[in-house]
Amino acid sequence: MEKETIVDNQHIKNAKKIKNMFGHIDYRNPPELCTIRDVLSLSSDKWSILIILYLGYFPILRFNKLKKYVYGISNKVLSERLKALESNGYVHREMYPEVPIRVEYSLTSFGKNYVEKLIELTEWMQLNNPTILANKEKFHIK
Amino acid sequence: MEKETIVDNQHIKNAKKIKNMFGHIDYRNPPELCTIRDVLSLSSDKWSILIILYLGYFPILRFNKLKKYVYGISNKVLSERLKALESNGYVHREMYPEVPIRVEYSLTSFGKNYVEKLIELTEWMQLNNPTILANKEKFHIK
DNA sequence: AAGAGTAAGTTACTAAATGTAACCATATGA
DNA sequence: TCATATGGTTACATTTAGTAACTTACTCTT
Repeated sequence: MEKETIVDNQHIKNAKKIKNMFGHIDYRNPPELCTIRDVLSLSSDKWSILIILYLGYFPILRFNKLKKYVYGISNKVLSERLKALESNGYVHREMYPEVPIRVEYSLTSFGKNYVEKLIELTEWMQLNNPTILANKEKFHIK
Repeated sequence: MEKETIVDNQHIKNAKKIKNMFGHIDYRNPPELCTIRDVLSLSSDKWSILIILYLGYFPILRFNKLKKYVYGISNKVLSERLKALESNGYVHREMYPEVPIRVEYSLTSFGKNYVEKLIELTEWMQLNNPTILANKEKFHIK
């Protein structure tokens, strides 16, 4: 039964962390008090994480080049996402009033910090991609 | 200049990891080849991560109880998200044909594995929440 | 036996997010 | 004069997500 004890201990440790993150595990409390929901909302769109990762790779990118890398995004949405990322402190926007105008986007130190964490998560995803694909197969064939 | 070298080295390390994740940093290649986009699509919605975290806290939850914890989600969306999470191998669904029917949701071992990584990221978010809030303030006041 | 309750969803409808494509200012080079 | 370039914006169409009422199949109460 040693193994189960280890598994249980792991779960208890995780549960503690999760509880701490939510502030409470109690659905009678209002979710406005839950910071995690607020923070997660940044990454809960189709493009923001891709933008941050590309800026993590290229320290400075201009609008149109970023658009090419984040393949498939439209001007409108890229513009919106960059504004949101800027106003949340992940991205820095530097404008040079040349002709044609030049605008450079880069990560703030906070954004770089975030990239570190993001890389850990996405590396795990990549490592487990075969498992994920296998899981999908199972369900589509059955 | 020692510090800058350290920063540079850090960036080179990260850039290497990001390149590896994308498979390539080249916008002329089709994004279908990019596994990260595919995998990210799971977490790029408003609810999936919350569902996984609550299942990380409570090892087994039934539909309506999960709905109460993931405060604000509708039946339809919870149902959809659970199907998606199940078909991607994160969540296990066990149905007991009693009356009324009982359905229990829990994380698979793969899902538990994912929770570990998720906790690291969300802990970082919580730790940095003051910074995030300060960033937002700056922009809304200016 | 009629009516209320229960769990786990569906369904039809509405609202919000996203995508498309044309447009703008300002200037340069052919 | 016309095409090109940058960094967007705007009006409109489409897709995705959210809401609230409904369903099934059975039990328990009156």
